[in-house]
Amino acid sequence: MARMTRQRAAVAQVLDDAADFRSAQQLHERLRAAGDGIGLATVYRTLQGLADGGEVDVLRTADGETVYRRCARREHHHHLVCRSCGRTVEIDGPDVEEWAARVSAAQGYADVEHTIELFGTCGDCRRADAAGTDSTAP
Amino acid sequence: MARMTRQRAAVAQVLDDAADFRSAQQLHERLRAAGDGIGLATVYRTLQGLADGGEVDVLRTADGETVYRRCARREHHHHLVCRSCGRTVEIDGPDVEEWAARVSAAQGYADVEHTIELFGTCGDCRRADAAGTDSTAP
DNA sequence: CGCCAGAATGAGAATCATTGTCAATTCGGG
DNA sequence: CCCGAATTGACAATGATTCTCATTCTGGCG
Ligand SMILES: [Zn+2]
Ligand SMILES: [Zn+2]
Ligand SMILES: [Zn+2]
Ligand SMILES: [Zn+2]
Repeated sequence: MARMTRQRAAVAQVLDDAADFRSAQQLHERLRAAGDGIGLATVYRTLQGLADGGEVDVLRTADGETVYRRCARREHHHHLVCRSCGRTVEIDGPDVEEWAARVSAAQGYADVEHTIELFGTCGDCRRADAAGTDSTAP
Repeated sequence: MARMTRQRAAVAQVLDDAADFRSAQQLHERLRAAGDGIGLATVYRTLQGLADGGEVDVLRTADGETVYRRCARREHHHHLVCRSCGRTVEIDGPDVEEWAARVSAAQGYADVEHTIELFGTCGDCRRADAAGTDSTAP
């Protein structure tokens, strides 16, 4: 079980090439564009497998799309994502982990997992915006 | 604009009655069961309106459903939710807020919002589980 | 009170990401 | 090389949410 097929290798490859979170459909498009014949269902299945194995990180965008990313570290961490261009930074917070554990225990909850993601506007996008809407421009 | 209609009052009412996060469809069922004739689309629209106005909190469950809850406090806070029975506790963490702001600034991101939710198993559900699967039972 | 413009409603169609189906294809151990 | 099990993919199906638009209300005004 768990064979290595042309399709799985291709999905792993586009994931490695992409710096930021991408949806299954975006990855599918790229694969088709790159000439790799691959079915959309296969992309979904492969991504789920990778996610289950902790090979990729998953998160849901504001508009309900599920996006995937191959992160540099496999250890537990979180993300700071630009809501405009998608630029993603991996972050951690020992204090936050500790806080989550503490408050969970205090309330008598066990097996607690947490979802912590930050969404903002990165420096580049902010500058671009300022230039575009700057009324002092010629 | 923003009229008070029978339907909106009804939605506000079921929200007040419900202690935990509920989906639009669950709320719709309850309303129909209670005899309030109301369309599903109206429930969705009303909930969105309430969410936009900060009257209710919204979050997305693991299986992709959007759920709503009228929380006790309108100020910013987070939730600790039992993934089995839905029991919800409102929590806050000044340290976490500070951490989010600090790391965002450090990375040059602005207008940063965060999603922080904890999911676990509450004490009652844990006890119930233990009783049910206890091999020492008669 | 009664009227009316515009807001709101609701039944059903439409959207759209994701999942299921199942026959045909492809790995890979022996 | 060979066969069975794993995998693939075109397409249908699902299911939550949104859209449409004709009809029904709400609330302010005369
Ligand atoms: Zn950006
Ligand atoms: Zn964490
Ligand atoms: Zn519980
Ligand atoms: Zn917060």
